[in-house]
Amino acid sequence: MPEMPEVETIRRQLVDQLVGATILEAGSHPSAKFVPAVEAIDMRIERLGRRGKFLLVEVVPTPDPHSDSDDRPSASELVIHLGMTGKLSLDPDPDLNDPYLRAWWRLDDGRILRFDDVRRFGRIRLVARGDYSSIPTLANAGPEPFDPELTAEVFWQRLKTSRRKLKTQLLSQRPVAGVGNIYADEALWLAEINPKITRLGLVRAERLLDAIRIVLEQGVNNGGTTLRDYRDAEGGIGANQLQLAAYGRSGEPCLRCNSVLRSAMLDARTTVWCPRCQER
DNA sequence: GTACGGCCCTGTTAGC
DNA sequence: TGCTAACAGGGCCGTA
Repeated sequence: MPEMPEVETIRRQLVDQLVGATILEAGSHPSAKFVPAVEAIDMRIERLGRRGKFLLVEVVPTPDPHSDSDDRPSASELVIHLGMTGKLSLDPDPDLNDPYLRAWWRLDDGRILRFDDVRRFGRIRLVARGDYSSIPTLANAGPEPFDPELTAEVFWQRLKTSRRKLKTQLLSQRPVAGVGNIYADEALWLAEINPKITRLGLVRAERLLDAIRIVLEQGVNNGGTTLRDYRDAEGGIGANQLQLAAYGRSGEPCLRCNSVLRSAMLDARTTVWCPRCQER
């Protein structure tokens, strides 16, 4: 389940290989989630960015040799969300009949950028650069976690706009972008804050923001968290699953106080916390 | 604005 | 051994 550290790992692995390449051909699974992949044919990749869990592939149409117009073509963005089981990789000779291949783009050097996604929770859109109005989560996403303008005060103010449960807010991407179920549980555990509270003061907000940055940075440094499906762009697995203190450890002792970790469904997501050091 | 349920998806695992 | 049900969950939508 790729969250910010996993998507960033993939972005870093692909950026130098993709920027400057032109997409000559593309194909997709018939689902509307993936069909927009083919809209990027005859476009050159200018940038590979990321917002939260979304990969942003900035593309521009290749110049028409028969046109004498000097107008600079407008840029678009191929917005890719990996969902639960999405994988992006470069393959020199893929089997296009692979049952889990959902989209592919043939580049001008012959290689193919492939998007595999067993459970089809991923999605692809082509939008005008910066226009995310058709992607609500992206349009409403909060600042990047390491954006220096995201101060504790800003984070606190963003949390104060809602009275939903704290973890629900984190998963909404609105207070800060890129946090999913795993890193939310880890950050709340590290900050010693109960996931179900509906309001918190500036001091605890600051502690939570610090914890989010620590667990995300650790995730990036470890190349992501591989529980089952996640693979990076080179097919490798992450190492962060060895560092988890809360996620997936329900029933096991808290690494801080030795109490038995609890779990419950919150927003249809499994949530694990320590009933003692994350007391409400 | 919020809570909640349901949908999309399929491999894995537990239980019988 | 083989079958069935439960489970995993990000984003989005409809309803109350």
